[in-house]
Amino acid sequence: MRKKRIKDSKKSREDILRAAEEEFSDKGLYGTRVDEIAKKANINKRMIYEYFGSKENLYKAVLVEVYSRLSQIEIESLKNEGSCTQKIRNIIEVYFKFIRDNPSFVNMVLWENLNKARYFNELDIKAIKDPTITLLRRIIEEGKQNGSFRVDIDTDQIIFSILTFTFSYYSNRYTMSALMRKKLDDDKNIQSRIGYVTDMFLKYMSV
Amino acid sequence: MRKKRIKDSKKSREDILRAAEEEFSDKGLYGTRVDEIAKKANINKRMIYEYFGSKENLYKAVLVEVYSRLSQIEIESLKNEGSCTQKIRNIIEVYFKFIRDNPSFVNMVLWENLNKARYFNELDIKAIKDPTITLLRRIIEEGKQNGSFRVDIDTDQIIFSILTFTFSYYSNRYTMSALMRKKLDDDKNIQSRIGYVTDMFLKYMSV
DNA sequence: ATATTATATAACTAACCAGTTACTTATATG
DNA sequence: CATATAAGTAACTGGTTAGTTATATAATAT
Repeated sequence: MRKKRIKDSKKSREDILRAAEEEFSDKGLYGTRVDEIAKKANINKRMIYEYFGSKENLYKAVLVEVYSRLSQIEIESLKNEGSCTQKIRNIIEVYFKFIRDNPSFVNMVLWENLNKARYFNELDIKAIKDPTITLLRRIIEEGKQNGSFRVDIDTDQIIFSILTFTFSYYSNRYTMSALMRKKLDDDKNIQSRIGYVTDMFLKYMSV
Repeated sequence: MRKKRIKDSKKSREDILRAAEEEFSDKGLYGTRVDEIAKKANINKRMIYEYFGSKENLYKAVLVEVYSRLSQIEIESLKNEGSCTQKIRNIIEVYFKFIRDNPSFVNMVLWENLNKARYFNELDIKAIKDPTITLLRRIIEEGKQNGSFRVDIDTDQIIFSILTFTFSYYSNRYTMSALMRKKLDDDKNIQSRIGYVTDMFLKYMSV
């Protein structure tokens, strides 16, 4: 027997959003059942439609939620002091760890890619992410000017590579773990991967 | 009005599999409708159950199909002659182009990762992929011995990186195209990416 | 205290969907 | 030619699901 809820629209909204994040990141827009979200949030299904209007809108709300969470951390870490080399080292580590600790972010990005980034574009998520890319670009350009980095490297390619390397370690961990016969989410493996990736980038970029 | 089929079990089976590949790679196991596959294959739904038993089994058949297709190309390309450096250069290009030309492969891998590689492991797909990884490992080890590559690089990390770089360019192309404000499936961008990736790896690996 | 309204619930509906049944038709072989 | 059987079809079933309706109750303002 489910206990009755005390009336608290803010908490209800949060409960729904949290349950929806778990379900959508796990099963996607199609695979998720609205009834299941209601059950998990311990709330009547009707309330989901009260607060979010439709299953699709709820999905979009989850997408915005997970992306905002990343953006905050990114901006935080990019403000750190130190040499350009140190900043690159730092951002790779911060990314890796954020992604390790936020599997629902990874999954939502995968769902979006399978969906041809439909909601991603509808919501203009790139606006949320833009400050990070701009900052990364600035660090690399600064490194080129002060002689830390080679001037002939392609800034965009490097940014793209950093994002790819960190994200994909997790996004493909299930098939890759099987192929490489290694548990990729093992902490020891993560740490050595971070070291290797950082090393490779800096060797490539440095003068 | 749909035209009647001539009796031809082999063709029917192929029609079903081809339609299923399109649907499953696009919409996943849950999102795909068996009726839709039947319609696309221009065949009665009953026949899908005749030949494949269940929706799930049909999905598995598609997974085996797309992986076998890659394996053939991989093994072919790895047999090529040339220096170790040339072989690495060659495999990166072959991978990139296979993946560009086989979007359903990319999608099936994404679906599997979202599904925690469930069918991938059930079917023991790693057995299909193993020869490739073994061959790649052999090339890198050979390069270390004959003095082309540094002996202190980690072979597994390099293999992992090569697979990641090629695959992820496509798997994340929709969100990344938005973020980088660039059409990643544009041929010019693909070509310059291949050049950059190859360059970076070889610079890192070479003595 | 009472009226108002935001928040909550149970039960319903119309559409959908995987898998099945009961049946028909085309083709190959003796 | 006859007939066995492989290949095909239409229509159904039982269960599920997104979204709705009608109604109840707790909090708040007056």
